[in-house]
Amino acid sequence: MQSEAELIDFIKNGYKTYFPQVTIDCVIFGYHDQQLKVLLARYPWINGWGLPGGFIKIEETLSQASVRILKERTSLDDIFLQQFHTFGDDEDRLAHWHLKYFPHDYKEMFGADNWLLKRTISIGYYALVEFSKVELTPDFFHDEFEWHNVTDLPELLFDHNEIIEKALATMRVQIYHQPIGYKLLADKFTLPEIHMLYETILNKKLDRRNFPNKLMALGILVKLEEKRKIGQHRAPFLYEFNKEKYEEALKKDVVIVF
Amino acid sequence: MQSEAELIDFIKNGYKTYFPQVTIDCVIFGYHDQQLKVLLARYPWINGWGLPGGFIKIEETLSQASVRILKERTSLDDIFLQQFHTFGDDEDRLAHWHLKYFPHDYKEMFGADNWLLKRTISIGYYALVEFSKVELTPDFFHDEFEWHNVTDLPELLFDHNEIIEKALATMRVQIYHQPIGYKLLADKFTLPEIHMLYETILNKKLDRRNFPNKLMALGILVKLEEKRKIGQHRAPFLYEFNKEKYEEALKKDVVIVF
DNA sequence: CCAAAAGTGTTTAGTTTACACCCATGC
DNA sequence: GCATGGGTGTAAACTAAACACTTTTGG
Repeated sequence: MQSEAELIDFIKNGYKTYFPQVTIDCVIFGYHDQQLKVLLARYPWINGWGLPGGFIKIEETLSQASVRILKERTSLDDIFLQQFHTFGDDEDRLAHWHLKYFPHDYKEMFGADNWLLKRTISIGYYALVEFSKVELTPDFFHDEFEWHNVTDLPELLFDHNEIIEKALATMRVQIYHQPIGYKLLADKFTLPEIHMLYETILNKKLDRRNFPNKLMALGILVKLEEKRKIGQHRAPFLYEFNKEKYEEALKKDVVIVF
Repeated sequence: MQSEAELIDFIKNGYKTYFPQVTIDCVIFGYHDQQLKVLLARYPWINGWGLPGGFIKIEETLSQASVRILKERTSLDDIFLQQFHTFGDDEDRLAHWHLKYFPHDYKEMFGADNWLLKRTISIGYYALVEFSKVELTPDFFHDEFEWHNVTDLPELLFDHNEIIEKALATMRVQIYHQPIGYKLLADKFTLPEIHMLYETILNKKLDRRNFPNKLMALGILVKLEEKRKIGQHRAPFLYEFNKEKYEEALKKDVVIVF
C-alpha cells in the first residue's frame, strides 16, 4: 500500500501521468461454491462499494492499462480479459457528480477544479478468473474487497450495477461462441464440475449427457487417467483442456450449443 | 459551414466545451449498387482520409453525442447506431502522434500543448443508413466525403482501417441476432433486393428460397399487394417490415439463420 | 447393502439444406 | 417466342433434445 505522500502526489500531480477523465472499470467474475461471483471493492474516499478500476497512463495503450490494473488488484496475469462497452450515459457522471458522492472536505483538499473531480467516462472490461488464485491487494482507492454473487448485489456507486449487468449479458453471449468458461476452473476438473459451472453462468439446466459432446467434438476436452476422490461416492475422472485447440477455438467463432 | 473565427475559437477554447482527448468515430454503412459502402471524410488539416467523427460535449451523454455527430454529418436521425468498441491501442495515437500527421505551421498556430494535439482515445459507433437519404454536410474537420466499397478502401488516417474492420465484423455477427439489415433499404423493397443486400453484407451466397423463411416466421416481413416495375422482366412484389415485430426482435436476441 | 453421485447410447423431433420447374414481362 | 429474372415446395441430411439404467464408492 502506498504512503500518504504518494496519495497527495497522485491527487495533485496525477494529471501529468494519467490520461484524464477516462477510467477502466473491471468486472471480475470468479466461480466458487457453485456460484458466479463478482469482485467488489470499497472506495474509502466515497464510502461506498463499486467495481475495481483504475486510470490509464498517458504513455500506455488501453490494453496494457487493463492488464496492469487487473494485475495490480488480483496479482493475476494471463487471464481472459475482454473490453465490452464504454459507459458515458450516466447522468451522475456528467458535471458535478462529485457533489453527490464526495464529502466537502475532500473537495477542499483537492481544490474545486482538481482533475479527479471532473466528469469521467468509463471503459468496461470483464475478466474471468479462477477464484482461488486471486490475491487481493488494496490501494488508496480500494481498501476492502468482497466477492458477491451476481444474483445478489448491493447498490453500487455510479452506474456500476448497470455495468455488471452489461458484462454478464455480454459474457453469456460470448460463452456460446467461445469456450471461455474454462478460465473459471482449476487446471484439472471433472465433468460434473464444468457442467455445474455452465449451469451457473447461464442460469439454466443443461442435460448431463449432451453437455460435453460439443466440447469433446472440438477436441478441447482431454480425459485424464486420474480420478478425483470425492468422499463416499464414485470417483469422477479428471479432465484438462487442450491448450492448442482451446486457443484455436478462441480465434474462430464457433457456435457452441450445450 | 462555420466561419474562420469559429474555427479559431474552437482551437483555442474548445477545451471549455468538449470532453478532452476522447473522440467518437462513426463507421457509417450504406448500401448502393449492390455494394456495401462506408462513408469516408477528408480531414483538410491533416490532408488525409478517415472516418467522420467528432467530440463529446462536456454536458452531453455519450449517446447524445453519437446521435448529434451523425446528424451533423448526414442530416439523419432515427438511425441504427451502435457502439462497438473503444480504441486506444494504436501506437500512433500515444504521445506525439501529431508529429506524424500535422504540418508544422499548425503546431505553431495551435501552440504545442493545445488540447487538440494530445493523445486521443476513440469510441467507435457504427451506423446503418439508407444511402439515398444522406445529405452530407462538411465542416472544418471534414471538407469532402466519399462513399467507398468496404472491399476497396484506401489507407486511412490513424487506425481507421482497423476500426472499419472491427465494425464490419461486429455488424456481421449482430445481423445474425437482430434484423438490422432493413435499415439499409428503402421503406418498401422486393425480396430479391433484400436477398442481395444480405449476400453483400455477409459476403456469401444465400439460398433464394430458404432466405425469407426465418424473417417471415418472425412476422417481420409483410407482403404488400403492389409490385415494382423492373423493366422487361416479371414484376416482383413489394414488402415492408412490421415495425412492432421488428422492434420486438431488436430487443430479443433471436438467432436468425439464413 | 444402501445411499449418493458418475457414467454412458439410442431414439425422436426439429431444423437446415439442397434442389428444379413454371410464371410473368417486354422486346 | 425468347431471354431474363421472379416465384414457389418437398425430400434428405443433419443436429439437437429427451430420456433411464448401470456402476462405483464409503460407510
